[in-house]
Amino acid sequence: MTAESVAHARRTRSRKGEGEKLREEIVDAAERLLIETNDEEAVSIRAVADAVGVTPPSIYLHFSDKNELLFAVCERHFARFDEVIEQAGSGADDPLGSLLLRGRAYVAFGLSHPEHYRIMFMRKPGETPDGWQDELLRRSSAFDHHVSAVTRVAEAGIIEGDPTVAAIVLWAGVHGITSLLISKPDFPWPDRDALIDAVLTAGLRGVAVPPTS
Amino acid sequence: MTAESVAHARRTRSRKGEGEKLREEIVDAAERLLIETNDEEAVSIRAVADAVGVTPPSIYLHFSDKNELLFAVCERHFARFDEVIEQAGSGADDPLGSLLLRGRAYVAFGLSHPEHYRIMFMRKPGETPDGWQDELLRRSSAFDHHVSAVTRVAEAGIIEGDPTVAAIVLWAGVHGITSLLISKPDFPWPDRDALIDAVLTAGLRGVAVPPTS
DNA sequence: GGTGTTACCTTTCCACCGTTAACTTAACGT
DNA sequence: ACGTTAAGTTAACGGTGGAAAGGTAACACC
Repeated sequence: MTAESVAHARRTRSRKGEGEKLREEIVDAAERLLIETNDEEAVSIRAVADAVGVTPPSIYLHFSDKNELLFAVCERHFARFDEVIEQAGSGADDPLGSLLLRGRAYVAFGLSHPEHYRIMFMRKPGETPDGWQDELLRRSSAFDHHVSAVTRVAEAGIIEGDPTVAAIVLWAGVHGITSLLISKPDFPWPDRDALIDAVLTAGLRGVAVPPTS
Repeated sequence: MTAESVAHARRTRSRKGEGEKLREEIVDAAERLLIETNDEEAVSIRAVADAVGVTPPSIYLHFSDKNELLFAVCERHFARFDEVIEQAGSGADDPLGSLLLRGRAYVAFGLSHPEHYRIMFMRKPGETPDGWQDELLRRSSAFDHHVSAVTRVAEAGIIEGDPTVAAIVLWAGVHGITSLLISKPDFPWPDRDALIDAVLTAGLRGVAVPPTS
């Protein structure tokens, strides 16, 4: 009799076979909430339920717990993450330049969706639902795409050693700077873009073939 | 009348001037809990209070909120972090070798105290108490020590560009691999030690002076 | 067109959390 | 002995994720 009536219209019940509709609406609402608030904590079961116009327990008809919901949101995001990077990488003809562009896109995308990035890459393993642990990285083929991009550089004879290891080394660098900038925004960083580029070029030079000496 | 009686003896009240005693006991208990459970969530105000033998609100006589308590715990840890790295760095005569040892020590320390590392470096900025944001990095002089170590290498003519930027680039690498290994322990990583070394050597080579070309 | 079945959703509840306000109790100076 | 004050407690608020059990609307069928 108070605010509830004013708030969100109570959703009309789905038809018999269309139970999955609610699932999508839930993910949509959760994604919206996550983007708007940029705060994982604000995406509570109750808040999502309210945004959808449904009661909290209904969410558990489609997700076994809160983490599954959050990762369902991030699954979409991860697919876009992959797309964005792939597309950025196509902006250069040479494999090395492509890899550089990919790195820049990675950091930029992470920084522009920090809360998503945090959930995807900075979470406790225990809070990751079963099967999502590395599945998130494999299901979307983002990691494979990255290894491929590095392998293309290796095939040009520019990289020494195992391309997979080189790929992870580069990943560590971009993830490192991305997560640090997200977690410590008030740290007295030098110029952001220059710093990111320094990380990228250092990474590439680090895995490249050593000088003839 | 159930488990409470069995549990922890109710602490004897402190003398008049010794209110600070409780503060230490609280930090001790919180630290113990954090280490034993390796789960930040398990370090609840109530759990800490119970471990100390005191009621939850008493904690607020010494810490304005939960985060301040957690960061008080990590302040100690951070000091040890710095010590361990400094000591590791003294194990080599040449600046470059010293830096490598420092990096190895960083990753090893982070991996052996993952929950501390998470709180110190992987948290939301909003969850960091006022004045701790970069204060944690500055109060302990860990960051300065790192920059100094890099500067020593730079003075040997091995590093090009701003030593501070180079230091951050190296930090990004070690932090990247540390946090990834913490967050995604089930990912099919290649051999851990080899990977860590690959990151370290790549980082060093990345910030080193380029070949004469 | 009533009737049973089943998918969809709600009501109600629990145990826990961080935090605050108001109160008690023990130690001290006088 | 007494007032003051530091050091705690009791009780409560509003929030959380989650489980158990019940209601209700949509459909298939006779």
